[in-house]
Amino acid sequence: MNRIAPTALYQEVAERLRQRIFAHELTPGMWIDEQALAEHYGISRTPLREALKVLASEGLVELKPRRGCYVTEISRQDLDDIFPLMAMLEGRCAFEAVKRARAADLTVLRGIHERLESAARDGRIDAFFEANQEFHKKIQELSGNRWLLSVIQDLRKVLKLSRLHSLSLEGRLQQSLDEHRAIVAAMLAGDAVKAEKLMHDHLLSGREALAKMDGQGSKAA
Amino acid sequence: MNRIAPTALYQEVAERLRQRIFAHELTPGMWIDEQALAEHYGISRTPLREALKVLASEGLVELKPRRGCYVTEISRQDLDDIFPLMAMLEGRCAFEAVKRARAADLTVLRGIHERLESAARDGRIDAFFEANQEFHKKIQELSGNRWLLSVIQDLRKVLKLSRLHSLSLEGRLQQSLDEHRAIVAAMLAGDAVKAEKLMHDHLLSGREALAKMDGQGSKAA
DNA sequence: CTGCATAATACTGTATCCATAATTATGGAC
DNA sequence: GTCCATAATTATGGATACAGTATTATGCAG
Repeated sequence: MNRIAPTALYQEVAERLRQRIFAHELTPGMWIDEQALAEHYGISRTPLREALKVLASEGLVELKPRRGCYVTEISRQDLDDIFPLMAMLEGRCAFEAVKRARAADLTVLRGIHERLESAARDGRIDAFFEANQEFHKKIQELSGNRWLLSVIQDLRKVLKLSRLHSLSLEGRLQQSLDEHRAIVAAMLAGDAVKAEKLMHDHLLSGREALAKMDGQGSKAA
Repeated sequence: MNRIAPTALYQEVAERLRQRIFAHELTPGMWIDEQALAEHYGISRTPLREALKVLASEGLVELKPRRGCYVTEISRQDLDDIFPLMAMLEGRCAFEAVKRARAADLTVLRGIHERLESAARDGRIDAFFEANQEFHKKIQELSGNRWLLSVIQDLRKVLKLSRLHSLSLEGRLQQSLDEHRAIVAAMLAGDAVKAEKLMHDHLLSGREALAKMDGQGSKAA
């Protein structure tokens, strides 16, 4: 385990657990066996427990006193609450991004969008996913508001708890692409208000797609 | 130390540290001496360290690997970033609150506002502070969006790091009261859009008062 | 056979201990 | 007298040990 960065062990563990939670390897509601995990990673329970405290703060797990740690279950109500919130926040990002973006920034953004286009053309889902993430992230960064970014990313982590969330994009790849095109166009045109609204609706559109899948989905989450 | 709730030690410690940070007993930039604190509370370093992990996730302290724990310093830029964000979020709360509030809710809200009025009349700053907090909290709860509430409260914790923040209200007690009156009026009238805007501006107004004080303030925070 | 009481087990929460890295103190050279 | 190198000290990060509480298992009564 070659340590490049002097990052603490509990942080590495937290990151690994996050990935396992996002990958639904640790499913919502599942109990987390501290000593089994510690043994598995070859570490003691101390840094593992510290990592769990962090994940609990992020809302990914729930710590029940004297009862252990459980992966958070997210309800349909939670999704209904979070998506409009995200729509508002990411909309604001788009608005601010337009206001602050310089030519070079827009070029970079267009480049990311191009990768999205090509991934869609070739039907490369994974690449599409990644470019999509990067696109949104870039706009958040362009907003220049560190706290806005932080809030959004915290909420996104919670959304990732939902299995449906990751599946929803597949079903509406083309629609998502169209929406992205419109957003890019508005941003290039320097129309902040329009970019905000388009981004806002883009998020809500994702929420709707998810609601449709919910019919045949197993549970609320 | 009579334990009513079966809350873990690290949580109690975290709460105590929070209060000490908000009271500026632990000032921004200050190094936190783990073993001195542990000794002071009569506990071991283990739960204390877990508490610090939680506070770090909340942004109240910064954990520098191998260098210890420091109380977060908040910059003027941070305030500039957070206030508009809070304005947007609390504005949305007010909007949703109007949409969802029932008669009984509005009565409670009016009761809280009355306490604000009387506290202002008698010049009881502390009571004013408390009623003010409660007023905002109540509206957030009325929004019915658990995540919106959570995000706002997280950000408010960070704002509390700033000494100016708590002082700013004193200087504009009357103005703040007027703004509250207008908000209550809009809510009672069922005008969600107006309530949203008034709440939004109320927050920004707080930010401006703070900016004015910044001139004679010691540092950015 | 079912339901409850009690005992055994297992896990959480806290304390203690140790290793390693960072900081400070000390001494020598220029 | 100042600056750098090295040693001593101190603090952090992690592992291990222990106490107390839930949970499960077992046995007995009905």
